[in-house]
This record gives sequence, C-alpha cells and structure tokens, in this order.
Amino acid sequence: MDEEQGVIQAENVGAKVYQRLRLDLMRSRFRPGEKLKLRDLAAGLGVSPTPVREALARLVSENGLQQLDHRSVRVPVLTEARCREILELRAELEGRAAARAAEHSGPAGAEMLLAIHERMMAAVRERRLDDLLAENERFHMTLCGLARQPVLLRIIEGLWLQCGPLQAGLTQIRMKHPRDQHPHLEVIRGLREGDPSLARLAVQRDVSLYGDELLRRLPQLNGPLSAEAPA
Amino acid sequence: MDEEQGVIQAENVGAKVYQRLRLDLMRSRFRPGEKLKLRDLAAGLGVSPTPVREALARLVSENGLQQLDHRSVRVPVLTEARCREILELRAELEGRAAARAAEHSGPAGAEMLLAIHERMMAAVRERRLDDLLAENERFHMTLCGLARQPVLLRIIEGLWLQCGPLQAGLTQIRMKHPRDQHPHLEVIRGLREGDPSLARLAVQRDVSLYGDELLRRLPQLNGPLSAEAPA
DNA sequence: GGGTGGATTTTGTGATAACAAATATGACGA
DNA sequence: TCGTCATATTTGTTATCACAAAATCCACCC
Repeated sequence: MDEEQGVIQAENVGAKVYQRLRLDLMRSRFRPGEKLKLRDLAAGLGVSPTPVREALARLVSENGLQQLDHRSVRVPVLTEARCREILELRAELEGRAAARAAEHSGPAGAEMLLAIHERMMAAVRERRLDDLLAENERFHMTLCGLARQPVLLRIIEGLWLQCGPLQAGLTQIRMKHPRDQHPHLEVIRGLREGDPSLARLAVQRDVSLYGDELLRRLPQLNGPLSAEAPA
Repeated sequence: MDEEQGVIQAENVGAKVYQRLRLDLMRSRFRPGEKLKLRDLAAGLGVSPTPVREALARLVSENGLQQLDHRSVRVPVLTEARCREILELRAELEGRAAARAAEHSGPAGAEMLLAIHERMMAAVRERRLDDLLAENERFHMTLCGLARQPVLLRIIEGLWLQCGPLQAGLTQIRMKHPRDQHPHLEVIRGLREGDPSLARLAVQRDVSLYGDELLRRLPQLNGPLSAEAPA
C-alpha cells in the first residue's frame, strides 16, 4: 500500500486512507469534478466504509474535497478567483519558506533539491508524466520542509492539496525558458549561496510563471468534468 | 446545541460535533494538555462514538488537536518555537487580510467591527471573560472575512484553532495602552478611511503586542496541565 | 509496607447493520 | 414517442458490536 512514496507511519486504517487520498490529490491523480463514492473507495482499498468516511471528512475540512449537497463529495472544481487566490498565497508562503530555508540550510539541502529536479527533468524527457508531477510536488515540499517551520509547511501542503487537481495541466505546458534557467535551478542557487531573497524571488517566479499558464488553461482543465456533472 | 454562536448549518451529526469542538477550541474553552475521551464526549453530546471520532479526526488533521500515542488525543501543548511561528504567521496573514479588507470594504465593515469591539470592551469591564474571548475571536474573524478571500480566511481560522487553548491567557493581561488607542480602533480607522497599510500595521501590532504577552506566560499556561500528564 | 504480577476495566478501532434519502429504473398512459 | 409516477437500487449516516491494546486495580508476596 505504501509503494514508492516514502514511509507512511500511519497505524490505523483511517489515517492510511487519508494519506493515500491526500497524496493522490496533491499529485493530480484525480480529475476535477470527479465524484467520490464511499463504498467504491472502500471496496477498492479493501476496507469498510467507516475509515474511508473518516478520511473524506478530513479532506473536506482541509478543502481538499468539496461537499456537494450535504451528501456527496467531489474533487474540487475551482473558480478562477479561488485559483488565483491559492496561487497568490502559494507565492507568498512558499517564498517565505524558501527564504527561511536559504538562511539556515547549508548546501546539503541544495544538493537534495538538485537531485529531485534532475529526476524531474528526466521524467519530462521520457514523458513519464505521473513521475513529473510527483517529483515536482516533492521538490516544493522538500524545499518548504528545509525551512523547519512545521506550521508553515502544513499550510503550504494544504494549498497544494487544494489546487492539486489542476496540476495535471503542468504536463501540457511547454515553457520557453532555456533548460539551464529553470526557476528551480535559481532556487537551488539561492540555497547554495545562502541568499534568501534570491530563493524567495525564484520560487515566486516559478509559482507565478506556471500558475499563470494553469490559470489560462483552467476552463479546459475543469471543463470536461464540470460539464459532466450537470448533464 | 447551537446557543449564541450564530446559525450552524451543519446537517449531519459529525459536522455539528466538529463545529462545536472547533469553536470551543478557538475560544479557549479547553485547557492545554486536556485529554479528550471518545465515549465521554459522545455521552456528553448524546450521540454515538462514530461521529465524534470523525470530528476528532478532522481536528487532528488541522492540528487543532494533537495525536498523543496513536491512540488518544489531547488539546495541544505548544512549544515556544511553535507558538512563535503561529504568531508570526498570524501577523503576516491577518495583516494581509486587513489590508485587503481596507481596500474594498466600505465603512459598513468598520461599523460592524466597532460594534463587536465595544461589546468586547463591555465584557472586559464586567469581567465576563468567556465573552471577552468570544468577541475578540469574532472581531478577528469578521475582519478577515471582510477581505473576501475564503482560502486565506480558512488558513487564519486554522491558526487561531492551533493557538486557541492559549488565548485564555488574554484574560490575564492588563495592557498599558489607553482605552482610545486600542489597536482594534486603529484597524477600524484603517477600514473607515480605506487605508490598507494602516489596517495592516494595526493588526500586526495587535497580534504581536498581545502575542508577546502570551509567549511570556506560555509556561504557566501550559504548566498546570503538562505537569499533569506525566504524573 | 511497598513493589510486582495478573485480572478487570477502560478506551480506541473498524466492520456490520439498520435506516433514510436520493437516484435510477421501468412500466404505464397520454 | 415522451412524460410521469411507482418501485427498486444505490448511497450516505449513525448506532451497535466485537475486538485488541492500554491503563487501572487489587491481591499477593517479598
């Protein structure tokens, strides 16, 4: 059940289901608008509805899922305003985390991030799109973890969770910057040189650059499924 | 079950229990370190353990409660570092919300806040300490609501939830600023005059002024109960 | 009298079952 | 052929139950 995603030290079934669904949402393994059915999920995971219900309740209260009509839940369909708000907050808060990371994480952190980034670029070259999304998520979460601010990290994870379903759009983006000027590399340089404001600006550039592209594609990312719902 | 706290439009029992516990935590109705027992809560609310368990799981995933040993949960006992982090983030994010509120909420918002603040001061004079805490919470949440940024509001609520148990310390603080220079009044002036940076600075002053006092008292706020746990 | 070992009780976990509401299905009639 | 109403199925909700692990208690022994 834990595949490649590192150790999950959840003991009870409810927490396991929660972490599994949460990570799947952050890595865009569900499509916006998709309705989640209790018994289907439970059967798929080989557990009873009770712990699944617990997991869904947790995700709803983090806005990782939307409560539809007091009965069913679905993967969020974001309005443009909400999506913009999330991206603004991500830029602000991930920037803050990156600056803090640059202050007191040595070059060790930079090397860790570089390894992740290179795995991500390999995934791009080889068209392994799921891995691309997973490595990108890992890059950002690792960076924010280096800030050693657990409350901030948790908030940022929550923001990723909320815009997770749209991250799939990243796989459609052909960015025009040359390979050796990817914002991630500037972030890494900021950490390596202990330059907080460089790190902050680079992260903000990454988020807003790709965020703007996602915003442009938002209708088509939501589209196929938001049309499916009312039909 | 809904007392004075405004309309709660939760339909299912689990959500009702969740909202009840959440608001009680934000308003410091529980003491740090207190262990929450499933069957006791259920009996007290006249429901079965199942929905209570759902509510507790939601609160744990928002860090409004701490998972003790993979079995029991307790009201958080905050370290100084964590408390400081929460207060820093509150200053930043509530400041951001206040600035946004000043930009596009007219004097109507200012009057609403003034009414809440005056109820709060009345509660101070008459030593109604629970009401003091409730009105203070209402002031901050109403202010942040005026920013019309639901994602940001939710994050700030989460931060209040996490430091809620410590807010009880506010009742012990005799602040030295004259009555007509309370930071809340400056916030209101910022809104009334449409001055975002005044509103931001005033909120930040409020949070850090009272936050510093709470930090000084943190050991004694945690103390009685964190001593209770190991004994 | 104090400490240790076992039994009892407490407490959380998760599956099942009973219920209710909503949705889907299908037949009948216009 | 299409709409409508009744029925059947699906689906979420919550209480109950069975179980396991932890904590408590009590007796017994040193």
